Parts: sequence; structure tokens; C-alpha cells
Amino acid sequence: MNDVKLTSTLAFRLGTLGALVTERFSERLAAHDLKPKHVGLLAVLESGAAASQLDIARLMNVAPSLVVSLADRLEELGAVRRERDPSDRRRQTLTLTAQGRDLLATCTEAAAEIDAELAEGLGPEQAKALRTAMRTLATRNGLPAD
Amino acid sequence: MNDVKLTSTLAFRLGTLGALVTERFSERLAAHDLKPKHVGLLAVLESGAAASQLDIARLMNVAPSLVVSLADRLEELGAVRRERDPSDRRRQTLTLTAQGRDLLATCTEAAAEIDAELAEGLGPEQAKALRTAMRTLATRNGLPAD
DNA sequence: TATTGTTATACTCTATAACTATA
DNA sequence: TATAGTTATAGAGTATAACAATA
Repeated sequence: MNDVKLTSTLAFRLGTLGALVTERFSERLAAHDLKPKHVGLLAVLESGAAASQLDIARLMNVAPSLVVSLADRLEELGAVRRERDPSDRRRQTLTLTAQGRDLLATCTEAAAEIDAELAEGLGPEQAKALRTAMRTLATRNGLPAD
Repeated sequence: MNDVKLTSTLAFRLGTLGALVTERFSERLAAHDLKPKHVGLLAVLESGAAASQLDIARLMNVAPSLVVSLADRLEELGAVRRERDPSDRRRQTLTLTAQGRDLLATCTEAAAEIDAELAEGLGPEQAKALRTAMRTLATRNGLPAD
């Protein structure tokens, strides 16, 4: 028989800690009336990996209709600009504005603060090993590599 | 200026990988018509950390009303038994049945399979370091220590 | 009056489906 | 006829608030 505990599995710990961290991030974003997915969209634009709304939806693994409402909010804040692609007028191209870059930097700082809180409980070597392993996992699972 | 990327933060990676892993776990649980929180409740009962519904709700950080519906479903499956506490008849005590233990073992196996998939991409030392760091983080953040 | 569990209701997030405009 | 974006609608998941039983 097998006496592995559910709560000791990596899957359980990634799931629960992930939810905890996302919750903390959301709390910090609330000041800007943003949710994590808004910030994820800003990061996609900064990376240059996609620009049309449909491509962004595919990359983020969300429904195209969700990108519409995320972009609506970000446009309202002046963080992104929506422009028709002249070569195919069905396409809306999203671009980061200077304000959008600032906003992304602010949100990245919030994430970095959470990182610092997490690292407090770990020794420096443990923290480094964790970062390395998480980067590998992200890359192998289709998430941004850097 | 600071050129740290959002997607390189531990917070971002824990959030996104956590969501991914929870999604994979949910898919496997769908065969039993269970969601991750049902399994979390089974794990709480096995650990013996709480038995009354209200205590369970506090431990899981969910609303008491949610515990009612999770317990309804688990009782329906014969995985838990609901009994009035004779010394305080307001309290409902939940206990794992033999079937509940079996079910938990099956779900733990599903989590272990996901662990194996994740570990494939990592070297054995990296996998071990990750487990160690995640256990430390879980403990320091009020999640089950083992 | 306070507490446990339950029920009724509402809210948040997201997806699916129907629609418009371009191609 | 197919595709990009949008709008309308619906569903999952969960919380809050009102309620019943017991303390």
C-alpha cells in the first residue's frame, strides 16, 4: 500500500500556494482596479509575442471575448491603444502606451514584493534553487520562459 | 530603473503553474464528479485537524456554506458520514468512511501522476530541491506541513 | 444572546453562442 | 463562406445574508 499524503504532493502544493499568491497579488492590484489577467495582457504586449486580440487570446488561453473586456479596461486607463490593422481591417492591434509601461512596472514591483515575502522563509540557496526549478517548469509547460 | 520582468517573478510563476496544475487535477477528478475542494476536505478529515463543519471551513479558508455542499456531495458518494455531536447537538461531525479513504487514495494517486509529469522535465536534484522549497513555503504560509 | 449548520440569494469570473464587419 | 472582434447570455464557483435549531 501507498502512504503518500495528498498534501505532500507537488501538485497540491503548487495549487494551493499558487492560489494564495494570486490572492495576494490581486489585493495589491485592487488599488489600480486591475485583476491579474489585465496585468498578464500587459506582459504579453511588452513581450511582443502577440498583438491582435485573437492571437493574445490564444496565447493567454482565454476566450476572445475576455480579451475584449480586458482591453476595454486597459484602454480606459490609457495603458493600451487599439488600432485597426490597415492591411486587414478586421484586426485590432493593441500596443502598450508609456502609461501602460509604467503601470506594468508598478505591478511588477508588487509581484517582486511578494517574491521578497516568500523568500524570507527560505535560505538564499533554497530560494535560488526554487527559482531555477520554477523557470524550468514554466518553460516546459508552455509558460513564458523569462 | 528596474528591468525585472513580471513573467520571471516567483509570484507570476507560482500563480500560473498553480492554475495549470489545478486544471490538470480537475480533469482527472472529473471522472469521479469531484472538484479539488472535495478532495481537500477529504484530506482535512484524514489529517484529523478538524471534524466539525465550521472548523473545517476555517481551516480551508472557505465559507461555511461551501462546506455544506462539499459534504453533501461526499456523503452522497458514501465517502463521509455526518453525525450530530451528542455533547453539542448543533455540531455536525464528519468522519471518513472506508470508501472515503479509498477515494482519497485514488485522488492522491492522480496528484502523484501529475507530480511525475512535472518531474520529467527536471533533473532528480532539481526535483528534490523543488520539493524541499515548496514544503518550506507551505509550512510558512499556513498550509499543511506534510 | 451567541453559535452551528443550512438555505436563499447574489456576485465574480469566464465561456459559449449569436451578431457585425471585413475578407 | 470564413475570420476578427464584439455583444448577449449562461454557467461554474463561491460568498453573504437570512434563518432554524441548539446552547
